[in-house]
Amino acid sequence: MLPRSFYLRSDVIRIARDLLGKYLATRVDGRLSSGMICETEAYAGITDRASHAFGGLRSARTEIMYRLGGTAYVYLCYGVHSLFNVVTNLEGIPDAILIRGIIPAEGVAEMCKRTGKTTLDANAGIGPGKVAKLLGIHYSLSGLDLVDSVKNPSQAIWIEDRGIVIKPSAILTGPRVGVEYAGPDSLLPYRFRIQPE
DNA sequence: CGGCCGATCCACT
DNA sequence: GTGGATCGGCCGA
Repeated sequence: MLPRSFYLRSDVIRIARDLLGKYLATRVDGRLSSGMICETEAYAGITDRASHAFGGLRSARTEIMYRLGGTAYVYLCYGVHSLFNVVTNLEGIPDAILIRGIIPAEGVAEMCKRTGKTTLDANAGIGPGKVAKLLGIHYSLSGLDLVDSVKNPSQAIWIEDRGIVIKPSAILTGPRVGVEYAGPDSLLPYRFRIQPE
């Protein structure tokens, strides 16, 4: 399991790149499922117009973003999709990373059940709404701690390092998706993904 | 308290 | 390529 120190670092861009190749895992309803993270987006605290915490906004929802690095921030998008984010940096600094894509690993049968499909195609885990759907992550899980099981009953969500190293040359970088409203910040190269084969 | 809209996905054409 | 689903968060009155 990734240690607290991984998440407490101050460079959210660096952490977003480092998360590529790590394994996001859940145990929901007693069922283990996991996938290798292949796409992420960084959201840089109160100065990033694309961030929910832009301008230092605090609300019942965004309060989670101000917690200690290693906290799960999950919110509802378009009234339909739960999107899973990892909070990073020190307590009080609302940096976060959206997990946009996984390659399914363990629990494929369970993932099929959750999505109502018989098989998973190559794009089954690409898209942030699909990540949460496959892994059984619901926005009610927002605030769980990815490191300290005392704050994460039955350790429902965590991230593992299985020793996979992604070469920098295999990482594609570009602007974030769906943040046109963020003006100049919509152009920031804060999206990272492993080059597909 | 009302209204607008979003870090999306899928079915359908 | 397009539009509908679907609802909580946030803002302005």
